[in-house]
Amino acid sequence: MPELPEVETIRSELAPAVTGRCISGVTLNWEGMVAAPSPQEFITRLKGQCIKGIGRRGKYLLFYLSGGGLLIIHLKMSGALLLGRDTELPPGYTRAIIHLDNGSRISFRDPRKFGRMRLAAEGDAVISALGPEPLEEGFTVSVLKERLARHKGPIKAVLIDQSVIAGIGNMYADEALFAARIHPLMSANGLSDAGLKRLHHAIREVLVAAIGAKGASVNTYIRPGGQKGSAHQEFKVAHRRGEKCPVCGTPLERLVIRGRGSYLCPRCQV
DNA sequence: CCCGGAACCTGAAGGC
DNA sequence: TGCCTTCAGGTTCCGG
Repeated sequence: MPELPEVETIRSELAPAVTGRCISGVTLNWEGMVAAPSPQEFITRLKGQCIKGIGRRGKYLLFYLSGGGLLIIHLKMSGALLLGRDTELPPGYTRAIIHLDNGSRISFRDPRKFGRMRLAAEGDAVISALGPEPLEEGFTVSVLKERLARHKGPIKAVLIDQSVIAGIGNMYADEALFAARIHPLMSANGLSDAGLKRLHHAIREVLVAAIGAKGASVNTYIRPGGQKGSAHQEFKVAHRRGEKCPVCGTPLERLVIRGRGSYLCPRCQV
């Protein structure tokens, strides 16, 4: 499940291989991967454009194109972008291929077909609607407090709302709440100042550690070179069904909050 | 306007 | 053993 650390890892590993390269063609094995414009126009407009660089906003990858526009890619749950040569057999479940002028290619592999590509202009509305980047300097404790103050729902649900903070998904929300010793059902606007401070620190700590470990390969996530990340090995609660709390030994609990599995220690998190 | 749930998909895991 | 059901989750859409 690519969240901020996984998408950032993909961005940093893909960028050196494709920056400055030009797109010689696009293959669509499943047209549903293109959200806009029409599949045919998508191919026509991309062909011949060069990649000036790759950015990231939340869980979105932003390819800056020489024509001034953006290629926006979201990997959703099972997507991966793999680097290869045009002479090789593309990996299984490859839904789209971006061919580059040096004979290499980016294969968009996505077993579940949730991922999407889209051409957009700078200042795109979807990207603009995202909340602040949690790892940027401007994301202070008071910004977190102000963002959460508008929501009275469970903190777990609010943390994964991309319009509140960008980039946090199910796994890292569970990890951050555990590190901050906050129960996921606690009302978002009911946190104490001490709790807000712990949560702010925990969000950054958890995300930075996961980027350092090149992301978490709990499912289908793999890096552009095909390697896995190791962040999941450091998870304290996420996806650890039936295990014990690493701090107090209490069996971990799993709740369903807003339809999402949520792991917690019922003793440490109050 | 805000909140919550369904839909989109398919592989994996669980149940009988 | 094997088939059928359920689960997993990011985002968008829709109904209350």
